[in-house]
Amino acid sequence: MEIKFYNTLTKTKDIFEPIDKKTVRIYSCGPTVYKDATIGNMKSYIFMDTLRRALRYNGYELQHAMNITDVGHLVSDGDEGEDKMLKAAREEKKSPLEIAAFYTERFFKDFERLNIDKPEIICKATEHIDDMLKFVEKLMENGYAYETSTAIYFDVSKLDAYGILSGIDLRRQRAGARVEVDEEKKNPYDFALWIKAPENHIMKWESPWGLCYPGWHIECSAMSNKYLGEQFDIHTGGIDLVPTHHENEIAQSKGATGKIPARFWMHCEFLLIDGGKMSKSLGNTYLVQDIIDRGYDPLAYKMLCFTSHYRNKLNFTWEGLENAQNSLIKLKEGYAKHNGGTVEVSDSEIEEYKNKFLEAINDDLNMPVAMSVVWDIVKNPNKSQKFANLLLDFDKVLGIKIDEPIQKKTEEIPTEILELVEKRKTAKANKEWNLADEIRNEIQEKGYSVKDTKEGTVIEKI
RNA sequence: GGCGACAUAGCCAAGUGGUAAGGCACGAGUCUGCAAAACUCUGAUUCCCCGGUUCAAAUCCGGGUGUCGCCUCCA
Repeated sequence: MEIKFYNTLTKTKDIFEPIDKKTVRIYSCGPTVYKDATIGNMKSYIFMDTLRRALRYNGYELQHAMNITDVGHLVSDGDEGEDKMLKAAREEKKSPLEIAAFYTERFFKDFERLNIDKPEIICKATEHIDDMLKFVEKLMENGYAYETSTAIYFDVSKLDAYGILSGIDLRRQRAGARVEVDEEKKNPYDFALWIKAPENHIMKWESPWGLCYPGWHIECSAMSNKYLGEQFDIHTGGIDLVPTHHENEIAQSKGATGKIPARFWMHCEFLLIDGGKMSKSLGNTYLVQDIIDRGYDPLAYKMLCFTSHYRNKLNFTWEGLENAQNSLIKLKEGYAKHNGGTVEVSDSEIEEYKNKFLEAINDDLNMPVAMSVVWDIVKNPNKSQKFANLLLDFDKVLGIKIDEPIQKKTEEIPTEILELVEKRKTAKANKEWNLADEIRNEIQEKGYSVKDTKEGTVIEKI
């Protein structure tokens, strides 16, 4: 079936076909590992994961690289300011490598909790310094770079079209409106490829221009080129990367190879919190851990993401997460009801559902529509093993562990409570309803809910 | 100052010219000693406002209003 993805480069939904018929080559901009990733960051990786899964569901193999930025990403604007890694290292009194290792591990732990598949290739910037240096030298040779007293800069005026992705027009931008003008730069939009390290800089490497460290953008160009070739299929990232980072990546690759590195550029929109930006000052930079601490399954967050399209902003509220968690529980219960079902369902009906689902995901990953197909099956009154199998098949794309119970924080029920439950059970058996209700109230006052289900009494912490 | 996105029921939201998907919550009923659970049913004559184009607009155009974002580190 035809696959269509929205391409930031063309601003339209284009038919997707990989360069290599069998394998899709993808590059994703990964994290700068100087602090914990937020649920906002994770929205973008959930999108990346869904993209991977959808392509595999369509029968493609993947060659997917994601970088770990552990050097070169500066705190401040305009190629100045401190390296984020160094700042964090100083603040936490650790070495940059320790910081990187610590936050990288935590980053991938969140991947596990959200059931996000790791890309095949994980590449760290610090382990590819040579590749970056070669890339810079190549740009120098090709005449796209020049040296100043502080750095090697990319000369954007050498390109015929800088700003192709974000649609900015350099002539209409006011230089120095925000960033102080560096008198040595030839053009305001020139950006640093390779930065001369100050005396006391910790991370620096030998090069023809002395001890230096790489600029932020060069790592992605060098590593994608190394692992995926001069041109690959899809480049992904957050929407914020469009105007600078990805624009500069394109510039670098065009300068080095003459090609735009990826044919498709796919960007995930931001997550809003209560209708506004996630920011430290508002205290709403939530982590996956915060979701867990409030008693939710991380996969409920994934469900929440599936209610909207990846190219639209999603408004996160705790009420919304509560809703998503409820729907996740119902979805899993719905699967369980089909599992072991004996009603005969025709193969054509299964085929029809599958086609609808495939149509949705192949239409630029339209998960809200895909989910409506899932619900249609879940709510089908004919309980059939075939439906259960189909849902499990869809879960290859969803990755919500539809066949497993939700991951709630399980806590030991205190013996005091268990004794009360037993007492209530006896009272019920003797039809002493008032006593039974009193005991239930007592249990609830102590913070536990009592539910009599078909399978017996269920006690949960409220 | 420049650029852009969005505005659909209580909440999360699909839908880009053909007469409002889906989920959650709420409400009603069945069931149960009661409650919960489960099952069933139910919700926008209408898509921020005002004009326009059209046989037909939530969808296109113009003008408002509002919210958010980017241009500076950000996924």
